[in-house]
Amino acid sequence: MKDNYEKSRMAVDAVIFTIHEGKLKILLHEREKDPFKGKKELPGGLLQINETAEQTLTRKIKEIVGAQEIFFQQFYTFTDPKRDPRDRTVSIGFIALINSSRINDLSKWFDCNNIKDLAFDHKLIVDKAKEYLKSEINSIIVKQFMSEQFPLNKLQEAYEIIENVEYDNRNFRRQMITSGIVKETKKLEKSVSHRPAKFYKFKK
Amino acid sequence: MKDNYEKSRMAVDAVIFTIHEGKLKILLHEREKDPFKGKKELPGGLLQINETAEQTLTRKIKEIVGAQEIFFQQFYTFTDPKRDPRDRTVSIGFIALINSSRINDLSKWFDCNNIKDLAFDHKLIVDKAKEYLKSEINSIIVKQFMSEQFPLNKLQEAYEIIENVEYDNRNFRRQMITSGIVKETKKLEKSVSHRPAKFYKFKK
DNA sequence: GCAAAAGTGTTATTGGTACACCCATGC
DNA sequence: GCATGGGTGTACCAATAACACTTTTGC
Repeated sequence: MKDNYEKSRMAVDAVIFTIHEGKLKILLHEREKDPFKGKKELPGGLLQINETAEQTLTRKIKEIVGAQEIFFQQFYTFTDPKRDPRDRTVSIGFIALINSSRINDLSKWFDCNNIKDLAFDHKLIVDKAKEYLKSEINSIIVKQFMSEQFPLNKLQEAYEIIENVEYDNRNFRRQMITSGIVKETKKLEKSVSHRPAKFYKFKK
Repeated sequence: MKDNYEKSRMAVDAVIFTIHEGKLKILLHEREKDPFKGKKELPGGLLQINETAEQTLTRKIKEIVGAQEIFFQQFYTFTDPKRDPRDRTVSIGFIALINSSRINDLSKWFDCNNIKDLAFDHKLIVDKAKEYLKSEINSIIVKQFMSEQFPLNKLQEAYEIIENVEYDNRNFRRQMITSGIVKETKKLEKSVSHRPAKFYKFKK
């Protein structure tokens, strides 16, 4: 019996997270063509000949945020045959993480807890990505959102935003320091109208 | 500029684990055709028209182990354009878990720590699957390898085999019971030439 | 001196780890 | 009675959780 299969277009879709203004935000573009013209969609694109999914994503990220290296990771592959109304397209979902200071135009970044009405199945992809990010959180992930040096309270804020919980400030600081994730530097915050924070950095 | 993409064949490959004779084993088939004729390979197959990857895998598992429902989960999608020498084939890697009592012929199941020289990139897929299984271990996963009712020492053995560690028997038992994962039954092992074990089962 | 955010210690509880012997059964 | 694997308790240490006030700065 002959297999009844067809070839498929292969795409990557990236849920690119950043932390800005106390919110976890993601990059969305507005579609200029049908289907779903005018609706927002995730950045992504088709795999070219001789590219792995990771290479496609690296190429796309260069187009979007410049030649910077950014952290990314597969989290799920979406295979519903009807997910693209034009032609069957399998999409490999990635999360990517970027520090907001490396973003020029923040106007296309949206609070990921207030997303609706996206093109294709992109709302589903965003929901799975949020869930994945939260479940996988660790210091390597949070590090992507932090500057080289940062006050401990900013680090706490990052954890709280991603996990949507609140931590006790004293316990949080003690844990970060005694577990050896961070170490303090000699630098202090400047020109703030309150007690200046000490800067910390991640240990290697 | 026109995109330089091509469509791709889409496949699933399943690393189906079971525990048997104190070892974590996986199912491998011998290839009857080139490429890689005579080498062992993972069970899997191409996505048919109108099938999701999960539906393809459900269909394949029926062919392999009968009409039983078994637990499975995506863990990584392999996109190297050269991974199949015939034609580009993207493969969605799944782990699947089955109790060895549901397997008729155990002769095609091999110790997953003693695997070499598989077809395609299947060794890589197996290695990633093992790593994933170990990192994701929890009671739902271990449950798939256990009978409805089981002695606690068998449960401990399952954890030890998957994680490749040893646990203290007293601490392990206390933890399983006090954390509410299992509850004891009234049943005892029969016809063993040592003290009979009490059977436990998973709480819901 | 007031507003704003940074920074700091102690206590109680919980969870984890280490450790060695007796028990029930079949033969 | 011996071989086999099943089953049990305690003490210590580490990690976590709860909790409120003082410090430093700019204006």
